Amino acid sequence: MISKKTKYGLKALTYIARQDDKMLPISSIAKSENIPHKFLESILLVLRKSGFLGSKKGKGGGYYLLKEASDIYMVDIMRILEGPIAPVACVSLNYYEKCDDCPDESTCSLNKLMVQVRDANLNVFRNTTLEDLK
Amino acid sequence: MISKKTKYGLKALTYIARQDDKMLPISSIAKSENIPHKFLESILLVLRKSGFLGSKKGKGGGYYLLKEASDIYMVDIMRILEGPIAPVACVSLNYYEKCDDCPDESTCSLNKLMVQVRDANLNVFRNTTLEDLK
DNA sequence: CCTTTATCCTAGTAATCCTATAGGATTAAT
DNA sequence: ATTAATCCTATAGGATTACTAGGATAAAGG
Repeated sequence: MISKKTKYGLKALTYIARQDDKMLPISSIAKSENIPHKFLESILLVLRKSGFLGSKKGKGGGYYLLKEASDIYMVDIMRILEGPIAPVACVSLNYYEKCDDCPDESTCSLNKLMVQVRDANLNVFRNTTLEDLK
Repeated sequence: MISKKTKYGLKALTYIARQDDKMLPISSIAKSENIPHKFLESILLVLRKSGFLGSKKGKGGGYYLLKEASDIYMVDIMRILEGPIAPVACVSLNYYEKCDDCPDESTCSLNKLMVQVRDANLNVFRNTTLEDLK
């Protein structure tokens, strides 16, 4: 199950993508998408710092997409908002970590299944862009 | 990412499936798979109550599979140990819940993607049995 | 210049979930 | 009896999640 942070982030990005190139303040996104204002603020901050959004301060300011929606891949958004795509860290491509209970990955009974799950999810997220959510 | 409970549960089931029809006490599973004894105990209790395992008390007792490994599907185990397969409750087949922020599922921008993710995972879990992990 | 309307940023907090353990009751074999 | 198991409820403590507070900073417009 994904976190609300991820869900809100995706909804916000989609909302921004739908209003073509208009600058959108947090308040209007929050209102339209039923997201708590301050929580959304913290999420958009993350998305800006990771290069998905640009922003402008002050009156008339807000957030906007830095790239075409069709160039923004779900896999990249998910990794920023949710973290690893993989179901266990020991098969993660971007967030690899060794299991402390498992002496040998190559003989681990779960390894193959976990890789399959990872790849099934990767397949979806790599083949979907923000454009597809519009 | 799956919980340790799920991971330990899967490892334990696989371990049990590998020793053909022998009765296995918690202690030997815990030792072989590096799982904390008491934690494993609580997990096996769940797996017994949900019909995957049988048990026998007292000296010489332990746990054993109630069905052939090839008749135990990942999808069923995952639902018991981890909960919903779906990434959001509003597209869950077995744990459905309405989103409080979303006024209408049929027009929700995330719905299609979430269904795709759910189905990708279901596809893996429905086509894998405990036998495949042996 | 001042007011208004924004984002920026660091902290902090309350609630929930996860991981794991305690400890006694029950059951069965020897 | 003794020993070795599961059974079962409760709960501690830590991590994570879902927010919120509050002020700093910036820009537009009268």
